[in-house]
Amino acid sequence: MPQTILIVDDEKRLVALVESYLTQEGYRVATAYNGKQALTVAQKEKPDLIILDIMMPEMNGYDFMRTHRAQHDTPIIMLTAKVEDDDKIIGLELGADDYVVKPFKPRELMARVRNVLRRAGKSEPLGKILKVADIILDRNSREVLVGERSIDLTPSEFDLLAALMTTPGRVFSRLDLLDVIQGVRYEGYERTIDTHIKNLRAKLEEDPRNPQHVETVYGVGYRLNKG
Amino acid sequence: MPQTILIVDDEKRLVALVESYLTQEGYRVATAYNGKQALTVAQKEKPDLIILDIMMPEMNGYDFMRTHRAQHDTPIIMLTAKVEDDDKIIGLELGADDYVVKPFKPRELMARVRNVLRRAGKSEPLGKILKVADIILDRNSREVLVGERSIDLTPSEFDLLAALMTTPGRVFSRLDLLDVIQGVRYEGYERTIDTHIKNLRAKLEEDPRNPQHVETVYGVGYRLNKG
DNA sequence: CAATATCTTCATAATTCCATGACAAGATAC
DNA sequence: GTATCTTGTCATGGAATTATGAAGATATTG
Repeated sequence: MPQTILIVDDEKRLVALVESYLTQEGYRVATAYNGKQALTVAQKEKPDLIILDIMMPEMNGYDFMRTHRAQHDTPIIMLTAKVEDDDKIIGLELGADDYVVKPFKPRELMARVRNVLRRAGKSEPLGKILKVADIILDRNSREVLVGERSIDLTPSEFDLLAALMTTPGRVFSRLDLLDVIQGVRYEGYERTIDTHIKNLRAKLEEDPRNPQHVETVYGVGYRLNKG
Repeated sequence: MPQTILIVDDEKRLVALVESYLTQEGYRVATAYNGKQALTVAQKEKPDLIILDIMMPEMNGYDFMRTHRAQHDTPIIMLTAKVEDDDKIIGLELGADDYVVKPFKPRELMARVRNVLRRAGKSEPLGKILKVADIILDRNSREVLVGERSIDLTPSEFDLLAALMTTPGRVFSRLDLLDVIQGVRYEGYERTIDTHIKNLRAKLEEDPRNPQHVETVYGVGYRLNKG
């Protein structure tokens, strides 16, 4: 039975991104957009872990945590804005198990989720091994095989490829992909993706000038060929 | 048949952690969250050893021990909060076989468990011998061979290597590894791992500047090469 | 208690990676 | 074919991460 994780944040775009990541990793996901709603959802879903934003309308993260903790000992990871170290201290004193500073890269949050769940003694779902065409990507060992050949990717390249491989054939816009490697934020230069794609192709493709795996969809973005 | 160890503590997270360690070492584990519950479980499971917290709701550790000892002579290791030496004295007078002060490192508790079981004349489970590439690590004698050469590791280095060897190829984050050598604590400094890795490499690798066994995975952590 | 070994932390050097912008090359629409 | 928009490529400064050495703190041993 998959473990359930509750995400509580008023930024829906962020919730959606995190949800898709957690789902990919094999968790069941519940969502709430403020503390009050979160109490209801937590009651019903009995999550194994809660990812909690501090700043929220209606009822903020601290209030939620106090109330929730009165009756449960669900592990909590706090999302804090990048200000001072104060939040860290307050958060941990209040009983959070870990915290992540916004904006965060999805990969970082995933690492903390695994860590907290493992510490809490919950069995960790083994990250899936993705296979598309002759590409094999192992999220645990972070190894990538193309045919017989093992290739060495940087963190951004790995994350991009992993994202593309979760839904081969689907077109990802540059903004989609930017979220993947930089986290959800409102600046960010779309062209950065082009460069990463170029570097990824250089390592992945037989003939980088004629990419067989990572295709360009003119005017839209990139997609991975199902093969 | 594996030996059974009963853990009694109201901190569920701690119980889970210790359980995972004991399981890993090959013991069977039973758990209880207060003294009253522990009596029932002990009755049914006939544990070979009991790890017992003193401060607990419902029925505390002292009361449990008095009651239990009236009918059994199961060895007991006490968990005491870090206060005075009083607990130690009281605990040992009451018949505990050993005690560990919280917060403790998992490795320390494991050592005491082995010790107490050995003293009690119970045979110790054979720690596995791990082999990866040309590295052989013996958990019983705590010896490590690299090819023909025997190397001398500090406790932390040994534990790190052992952890890496349990799943060669997998990337361990610094937080993962920090748990291994420090147990669960929040103040741990991730960079400490870098230093241990450096020292480990100095002993393990032919050319520490070009590590063949312990690889760095940029932005993520370290992994042991299956090779 | 002293001596020794180990662990943690810190400062700094070395390395790797990333974002950006400029320009070239390619695609599309007309 | 040309104008225009989009994508590919490359170089570079700077950001982020890791390696290393040393010193102080802590633990262990005799």
